[in-house]
Amino acid sequence: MATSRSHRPATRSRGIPEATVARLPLYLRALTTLSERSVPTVSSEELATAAGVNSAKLRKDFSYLGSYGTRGVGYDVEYLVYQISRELGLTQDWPVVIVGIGNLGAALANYGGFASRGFRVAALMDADAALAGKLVAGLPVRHIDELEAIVEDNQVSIGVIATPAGAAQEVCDRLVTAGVTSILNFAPTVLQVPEGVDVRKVDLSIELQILAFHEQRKAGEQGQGPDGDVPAVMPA
Amino acid sequence: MATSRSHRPATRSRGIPEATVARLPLYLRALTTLSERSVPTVSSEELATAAGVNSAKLRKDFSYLGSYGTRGVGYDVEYLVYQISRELGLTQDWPVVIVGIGNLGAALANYGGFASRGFRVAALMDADAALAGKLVAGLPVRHIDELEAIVEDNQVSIGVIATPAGAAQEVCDRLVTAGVTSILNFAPTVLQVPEGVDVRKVDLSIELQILAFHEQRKAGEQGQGPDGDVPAVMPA
DNA sequence: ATGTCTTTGTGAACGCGTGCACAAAGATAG
DNA sequence: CTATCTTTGTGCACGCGTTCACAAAGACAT
Repeated sequence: MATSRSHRPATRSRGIPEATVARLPLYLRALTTLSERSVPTVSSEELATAAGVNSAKLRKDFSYLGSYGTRGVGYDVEYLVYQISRELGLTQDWPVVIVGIGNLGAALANYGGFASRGFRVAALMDADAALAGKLVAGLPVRHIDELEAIVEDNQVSIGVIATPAGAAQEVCDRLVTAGVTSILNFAPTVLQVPEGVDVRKVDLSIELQILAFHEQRKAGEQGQGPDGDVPAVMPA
Repeated sequence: MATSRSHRPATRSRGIPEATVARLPLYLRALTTLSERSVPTVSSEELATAAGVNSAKLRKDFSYLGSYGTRGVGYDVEYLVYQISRELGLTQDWPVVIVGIGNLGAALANYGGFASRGFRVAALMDADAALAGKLVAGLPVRHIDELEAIVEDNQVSIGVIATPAGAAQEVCDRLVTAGVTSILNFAPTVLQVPEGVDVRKVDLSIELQILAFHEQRKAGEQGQGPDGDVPAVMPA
C-alpha cells in the first residue's frame, strides 16, 4: 500500500472512545511484532487474532483513527505503527518518576517496556534515606525530599506510586502539587485527586479476588442443584 | 479491566454483573478499614466516597447481593464484610502458584495483600535452576519441572505468571494442562487458553500508554497555538 | 399512634460498547 | 474494460452499565 493521497487529515470529532484507547496499545504491540518480522501488510482478521480481539471490533477501532486500510489488502504495518504511536502520544518523550523503591518499584524500574515506548525514567525515589544513592536498574535512588525539584527540572507529568498504602496519598498530593497530572497507582488505596488529574490503578489483590469469584462459580456450577448458588449461611 | 471471554452469556441471569464483581473488592477494602476502626454502620453515601464511586452505583451493586441495609440507618459493617467475602469466595482457601521469580515475582511473593484474603502462596517457581532452593519471602524457589506435581498436590486452581513474555504461553499451557483454571498474567503477551479458563492481565506498559494518551490530549487542549500542536498530518 | 426524617432499593431512561451483516472500494485476472 | 474476489468501513440493533429520581421502609421523637 504505497501511501496514496486519499487519506483524510483526520476529521475525528475530537474523541476516540475510551474502550478503543485502551486497546490501541494492544494493537501496537502486535503490530510491532509483525514489523520486526518485516511483514508488510496485515488483514484485520489476522491482527485481531494476534491481539486477542474480534475483527469487527478492531476495524471499528481503527475507523476512529481514520481510513488507514486498503480494501482487498489490509493494513500497512509500518504506517499503522506510526499512526497509533502518534495517536497515543508515544512519538514524544515522557519523563516518569517512580516513587517507592521496594520490590515492586525495583521491578518497575527494571521493566524493559518502559524505555521502548517513549517513557523515560527520570528518577527513582524513596523515603528511606538508607536507600539513597543505591543503584537500581542503573539509576541512583534519590530521597523523597527531592521530589518537587526533580519533577520541575525534568518536566515530569507522569508519576508511578509503588509505596505502601499508608504513604500513597501523601506522595500523590506532593506529586500533584509539583505538577504531575497523571498517576499510575500500585498501592492498594483509593487516591483523592483534584479535577484534571488522571489516576489509573493496578491492584493485584483485586484481580485475584475477581478470579476467585469466577473460580468459585465454576466449582459451584457442576454437580449443583437447580438453586445454583453456592453456600448461603447467615451469621448471627 | 480485561476479562477475556468472548462469545458467551457473560453474565448469568441469576448472577452478579461483571462490573459489580469488579467493584466488590473495593467495597470490601473500605469496609475492612471501617471494621478495624470499630465503626458499626455506614451509609451508602459514606461508603461510596471511601471506595471512590457514587452512591447510587454502590446501592445497586449491593442490591444484587440482597437487601442487606436498613433504611434510615445504613449498612452493618461486619455483616457486609462477611457477605461480600462469601460472595467473592474469600471464605475459602485459595492456593496460588507464582511462576517467574524475577523482580516482579519476588515483589508479588512479598505482597501482604495475598495472605490477608484467603490466598495462600503454595509455591514459587522459576526456570532458572540457579534460583532453586533460594528463599524468597520465606519460601524456597522450586524448579519449573515440579510444576505439574505441585499443582496437583496442592489443588492449585489459580496461577500467576510473572515470567518474561517469551516464556508466558508455554508456562500457561503447562498450568492449564496441570489443572489451573484461572490465570493472572503479568507478562506482556496475549495468552491463548481453552474454553473455561479465565485470564486476567495486568500490563504496566498498557496503563502508561493510556495515561500518555490523556496527557497528550490535556497538553493539546490548552494554549494550542495556531499550528495546532497535537495531532498532525501524515509524513508524506 | 402518628408524623417526620433519613436512607435504602429499584424502575426507568439513557448512553456506550459490541457484534452482525453487508455495501462499497480496491486488487487482480481475463 | 469487465468480472470476480477479497477485505475494509459502517449502519443498525442489542445488551450491559450508569445515573436519576422517587416510593417504600424503617428509625425516632412526641
